Amino acid sequence: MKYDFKAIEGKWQKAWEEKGAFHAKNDYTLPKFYALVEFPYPSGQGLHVGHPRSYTALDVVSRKKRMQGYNVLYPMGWDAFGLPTENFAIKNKIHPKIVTENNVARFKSQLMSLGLSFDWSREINTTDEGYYKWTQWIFLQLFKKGLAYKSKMAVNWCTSCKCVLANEEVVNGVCERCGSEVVRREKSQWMLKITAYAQRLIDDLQLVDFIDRVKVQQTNWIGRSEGAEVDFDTTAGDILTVYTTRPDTLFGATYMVISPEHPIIEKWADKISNMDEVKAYQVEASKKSDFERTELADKKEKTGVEIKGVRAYNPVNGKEIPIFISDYVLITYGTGAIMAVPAHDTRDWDFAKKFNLPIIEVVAGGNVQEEAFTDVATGIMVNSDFLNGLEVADAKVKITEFLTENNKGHKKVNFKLRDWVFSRQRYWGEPIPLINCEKCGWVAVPEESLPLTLPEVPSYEPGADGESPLASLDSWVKCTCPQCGGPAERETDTMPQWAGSSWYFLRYCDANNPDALASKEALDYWMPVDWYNGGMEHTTLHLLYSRFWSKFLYDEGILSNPEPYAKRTSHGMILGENGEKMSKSRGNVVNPDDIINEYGADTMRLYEMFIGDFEKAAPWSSQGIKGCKRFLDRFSAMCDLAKGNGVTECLESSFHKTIKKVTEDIDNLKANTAIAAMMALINEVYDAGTLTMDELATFTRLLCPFAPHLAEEVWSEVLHMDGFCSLAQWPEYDESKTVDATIEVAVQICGKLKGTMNFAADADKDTMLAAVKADERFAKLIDGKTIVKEIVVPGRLINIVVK
RNA sequence: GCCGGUGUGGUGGAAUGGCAGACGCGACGGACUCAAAAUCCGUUGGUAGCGAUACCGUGUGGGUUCAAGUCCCACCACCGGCACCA
Repeated sequence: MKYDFKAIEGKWQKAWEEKGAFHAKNDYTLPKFYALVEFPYPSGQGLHVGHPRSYTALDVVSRKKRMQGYNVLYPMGWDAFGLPTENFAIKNKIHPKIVTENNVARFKSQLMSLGLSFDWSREINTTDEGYYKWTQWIFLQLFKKGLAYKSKMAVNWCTSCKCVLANEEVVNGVCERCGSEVVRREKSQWMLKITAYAQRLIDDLQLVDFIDRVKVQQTNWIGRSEGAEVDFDTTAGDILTVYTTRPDTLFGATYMVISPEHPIIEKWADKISNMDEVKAYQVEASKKSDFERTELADKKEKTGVEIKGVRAYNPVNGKEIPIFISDYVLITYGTGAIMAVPAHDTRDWDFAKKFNLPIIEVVAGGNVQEEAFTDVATGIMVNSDFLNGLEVADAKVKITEFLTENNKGHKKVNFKLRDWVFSRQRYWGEPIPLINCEKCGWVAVPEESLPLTLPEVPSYEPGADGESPLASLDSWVKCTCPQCGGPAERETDTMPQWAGSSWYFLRYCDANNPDALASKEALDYWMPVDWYNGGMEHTTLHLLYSRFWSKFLYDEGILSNPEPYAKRTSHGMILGENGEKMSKSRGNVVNPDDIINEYGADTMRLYEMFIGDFEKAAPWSSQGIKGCKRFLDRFSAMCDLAKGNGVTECLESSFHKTIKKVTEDIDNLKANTAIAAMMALINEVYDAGTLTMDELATFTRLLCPFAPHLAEEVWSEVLHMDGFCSLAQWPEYDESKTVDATIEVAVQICGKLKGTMNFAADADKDTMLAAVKADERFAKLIDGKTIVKEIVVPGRLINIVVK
């Protein structure tokens, strides 16, 4: 058969679409399989060759599952709110909606041309009113449960763009867009209380099959630590509470440090004798950019000012100790105050050296005048009164009991995870559906009036003071309070891009439902997602946010499972031909359209699956792809060899082995070795010079998930089968026929390979050993020596150890 | 600094503790061709040898084992994440 991929691919893509071949069925009695890939942000650049790696991998899995009889949901959509679209709109004076429509159209036609088996009847777009209605609805449920709150907090402020930046928009302390300095600025922001779910987000990782590095990264990001809060009395009369993971070292606390932003400073203002100095330090700290702070941290150069006029008492021995302010203590973690134990903490040690503060050893084992001794595993307590002689772990327990009994502290768990800053002063996002009333405070927009649609504005640019473009629109801002009917003002901020993607996998279950985010039946049937593949870059943001929202919806009774994804895998990047990351500036970008045009979608798919270990980065090779094209050429040429029915004797076992290998490898995300097995099989067929139509039909079905267009063409035109190959039954193998009748066994003498011998598969140990000893190649190596040990590994090797 | 990961021919990469280098690319030789491309057949880890064969070989150094790319210990290099989180 001639392989005219251009004719074939268009033909079958059209046929699949017309027949709705890949639409998931709404029959909830069937066994289901929900495969999910991260929906793309439809950028102006079009599809990158990296996108199809993930999409094809789960397309292969989905196609195989479909052939195995599962009701498969493999959906696609558009995560279309976001900055680049808005920036393009500002620059070119086009409505972001139009920009989005154009980009989506381009992306969709590119995805279509890859022959991916998406269910396009469930296509979603986060910028559709019918979609973001439910994004807003979920936000309102969070608000009603007290999980959304407005708070003044320090944000990233770009001095040039005059606007607030998200953390991910700050790269190395400068603005990602313009490269200008970013400073901290207090601003009132909507926050989501993800910290309320911190413990469950860690614990429930046990329930899911995520690759290890994802679990580890999430756990580290959430950053649980166990310790104690300790109350220090002060000469000012107030109690100063600290958090520490090392309560055992309390006797070594020789001073305290509080963050420059700590509110108690204001309270003590009239008692502090060097208030000018303290104030000056506070101002300086607030001016420091992230970049400067990190740089100083690297050099471990500590700064600070002693608070004169107020001192603290160590609760275990009543000793009076000084209090400092320093920016190495963060207001956002713990209590914003620490007890400093220079002998056993490197940061405190650096600070103590610089300010000449006493260093008292309380855990033996190091030389604390030379460096901090931080090893908790081996130390024994000293200079610690009733803790002396205890091991660190025991001392922790004992001191915590002591503090609790004496009402001076208690056990405490802390997390590094912060609440989620949820507002953006931007146009192209979901409006936050809240109204501020002087009398009633923040009031939710009534649910029945959702979606709260984005209004038309004269300009998409943020205001001079970093206000959302919506703030300049009086008709938007001025409204009436839904509660009391009095005059009120609308929230003008919009949601971050992460909002729409935090629940999109739920919408696919019932994508066109106007009455709910999805019906309960659909959610109960399809959820959780059986297999979710995506990038490592989303581990601590999207993946964590969407787990949080799912847990909330579970608590609300909307979902029946606390975890949204049963399994999570991650793909490696496709690099440029030179081994570097693909980018315009490096000039190493490969355009998928060009590849499809030159080699066809099937070759493109096959190559992306064959390129290497799926989880690792791999460089593109314009030579390598030719090998995959050659394989498909050889496959279509092989069709001409097929005649008759039944089984070709010399190929039978190879076919069974290949079916087994391909079936197992697809489930284990090892498409590369599955393809290698098929290449090996085709080589064998060519050696044999013949195969039957039945065997060709088997091979065609094996190839179908990888190169579906060619498989359909052979199925229909060579094999004359009815229906789609893509929906045909997946081939099965007979385990007994995957075993060869005779097996080549390695023969070692003293662990060194000396040759091989063939044996019947069921040959017993003694027969094999006798045969080896009778073979003159090995006999001469054994003769005259004592046999120490004989090892026989059935089907693999024989090792005779002699002396 | 802390937490992960990776390291195998010229190259992308295979290898439940059991014949290292499957499969592909490239290279070399041959067939076909007026010629080239394409295709087909063969060879291809290194060193020595005409050869059978021998020795060496999975980042480095040790160890466990009849047997180590794989397990253990120490180190080196690179990649990713976090980073003054008390």
